[in-house]
Amino acid sequence: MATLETISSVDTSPRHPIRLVANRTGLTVDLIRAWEKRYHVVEPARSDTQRRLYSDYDIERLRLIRIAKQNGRRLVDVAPLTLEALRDVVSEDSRYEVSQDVQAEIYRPSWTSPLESSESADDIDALLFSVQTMDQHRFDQLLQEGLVKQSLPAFLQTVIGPLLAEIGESTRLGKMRIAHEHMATAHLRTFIGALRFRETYTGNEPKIVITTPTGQLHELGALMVAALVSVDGWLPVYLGPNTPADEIAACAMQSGARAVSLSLTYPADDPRIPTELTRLRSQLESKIPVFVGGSAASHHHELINRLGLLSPKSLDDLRHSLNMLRDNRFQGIA
Amino acid sequence: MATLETISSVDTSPRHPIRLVANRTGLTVDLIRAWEKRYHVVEPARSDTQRRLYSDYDIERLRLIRIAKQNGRRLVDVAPLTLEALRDVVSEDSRYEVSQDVQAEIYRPSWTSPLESSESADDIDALLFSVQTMDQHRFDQLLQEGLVKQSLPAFLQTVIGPLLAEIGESTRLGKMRIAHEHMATAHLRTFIGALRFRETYTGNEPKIVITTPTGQLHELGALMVAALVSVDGWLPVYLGPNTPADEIAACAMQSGARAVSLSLTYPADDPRIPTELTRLRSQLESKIPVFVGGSAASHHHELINRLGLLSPKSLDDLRHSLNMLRDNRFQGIA
DNA sequence: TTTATCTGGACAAAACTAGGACAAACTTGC
DNA sequence: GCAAGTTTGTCCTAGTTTTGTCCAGATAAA
Repeated sequence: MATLETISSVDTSPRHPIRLVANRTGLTVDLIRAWEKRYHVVEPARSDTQRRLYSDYDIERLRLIRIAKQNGRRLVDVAPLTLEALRDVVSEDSRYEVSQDVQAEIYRPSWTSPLESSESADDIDALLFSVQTMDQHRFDQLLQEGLVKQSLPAFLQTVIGPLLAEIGESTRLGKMRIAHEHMATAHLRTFIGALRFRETYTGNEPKIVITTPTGQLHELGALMVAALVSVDGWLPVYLGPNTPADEIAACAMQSGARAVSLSLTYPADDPRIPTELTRLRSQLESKIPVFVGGSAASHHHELINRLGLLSPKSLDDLRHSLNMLRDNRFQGIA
Repeated sequence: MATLETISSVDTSPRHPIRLVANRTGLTVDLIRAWEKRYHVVEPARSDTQRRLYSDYDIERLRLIRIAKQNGRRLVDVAPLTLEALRDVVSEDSRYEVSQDVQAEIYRPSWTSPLESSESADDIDALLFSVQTMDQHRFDQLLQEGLVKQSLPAFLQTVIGPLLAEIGESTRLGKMRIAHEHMATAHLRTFIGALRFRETYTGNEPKIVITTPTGQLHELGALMVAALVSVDGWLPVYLGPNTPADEIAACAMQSGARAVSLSLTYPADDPRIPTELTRLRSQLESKIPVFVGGSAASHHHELINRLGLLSPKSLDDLRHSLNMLRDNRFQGIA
């Protein structure tokens, strides 16, 4: 059975009082009630004394509806939409949006990411097949569909990550041509790049510089990190691949970033990596943590420890550390 | 003839309120109504309370009419045209848009109010400023706004091209940091990549393989070509940068492409270029033309001639040749 | 007690509609 | 080259719909 939970991946258990919902969405308490009264925008559960109790799902819907309204949508039109439909609408609008003054807000996206499904394997197979037949249109279509089925973090971890690994492996073994790998990589670059949830931009987000060091030409890992952290209320300062240490440090200073994240994939044993990492650490204020991830990070385990860099074990681990840092509860231990 | 297929590729079901249409097209609400009142430019459906409800089809028409107006067309003339006719008109005009700044007095009487060259220059300055202040949000916003003002081909040639050149130059002279260049490049990669989603797909388009050869790591030129040709009804098979000649050839065969386009920028004198171009030409059926463009193409003028490759002088030149090829009127001379 | 939330309704601001006025820019005729 | 006519963007008024805010009295929570 396709329950709401499995589809939406946003918690539907009711817990939050209306005040908290107002704070997180930037709406007023009155307005939330008015919307409910007039259009049944959300129908929260009630406590045994009639207090409204909202779920994360409700909050996410309200957040999106607020954005849709800013984009010129009418409440009548968006009120009955499901969370997924709303995401589509908002994402479509933001692609065309010219400019709209976004005022300062004080909410945080609060979705959590469960993950499940053995059907991810099917999805990956289908994607691989479309790559091998060079069916770009199908490839893009499958990516879009996959994203609707789960939350972005879950999608990146259960589909995109494994897909990249599989394509890399297939190419290495000669089962797939380099041309196929190139096509898939180029499309994924476009797809993940377009994921940035710009609509949540308030100007108050803590910033994080994301890139790969000199010699590392593969940017998809870094780009995934950028898409991921923007979900948690960070503003990625994304520099693409192959950035010298001096430049990373300078950029972090100028932008006032609170953290730096590097992605290492290939070549794993590039001799420039130790030099670059050392330079970066020495030029950066010590209170700014440097996260080093990617498949090649483990090759530099000792160096990373010696320099006091952080090496999260998974994307979830990274998100967790960043959430702590954002809320000033960061201990510096990974 | 405007067949059902071509029309139906844009959704005609009415759902967008006028405010959203104004946001997307860059027109004012008043103006949209005035156009309707005077020339029935669009006749949107109405809600049961008389609110206008526009379809995607309507929006696309308004967007095109706005561009046509900017190119000097009169509203009276373009108002009754179908979507297809409008596309033709705009596509036709965009060929002259670029040069008309210089020759405005000669070719066009004073009744044109095209984009002044100074306006494009202002746009570029604003973009450069946002890069130097590392204001990513502003950068994206300016790109979006710029695209609404003119057609895609004109935008690529009057804004994106010069912007890239300016950024490259500034970085070389030390006026701008490498980090700034990286940020701008990464965002442009995302922006241009996302442009292709706007196009419609029928499955009948002729294909063209687009990439850069081994050693050429800069993909923006190639990506611009991909965005550009999709406007003219080609389906780009985009492989990203740095693709070996063997792979390009294999890809062209498997996908059944009718043409190949390469972009050369930096390094201009890479010794691998002659080898790669020669290999590519020899492995490819001779009826498949290979276009070589980009700022470094001129360094290999002699080689290109010797191998029988084509070197269009501008993006317009390339478009023209491809249109000929698509319509089977191609002579093989450039 | 004090503060927060509930319901139902009132009220006002904002957005939209129709019709028309007007000035600036452009075109045409002389 | 000037005057008369057209085209076109913007603005105004007045009436309607949609939307945001506020209030009063009651109940619950801290």
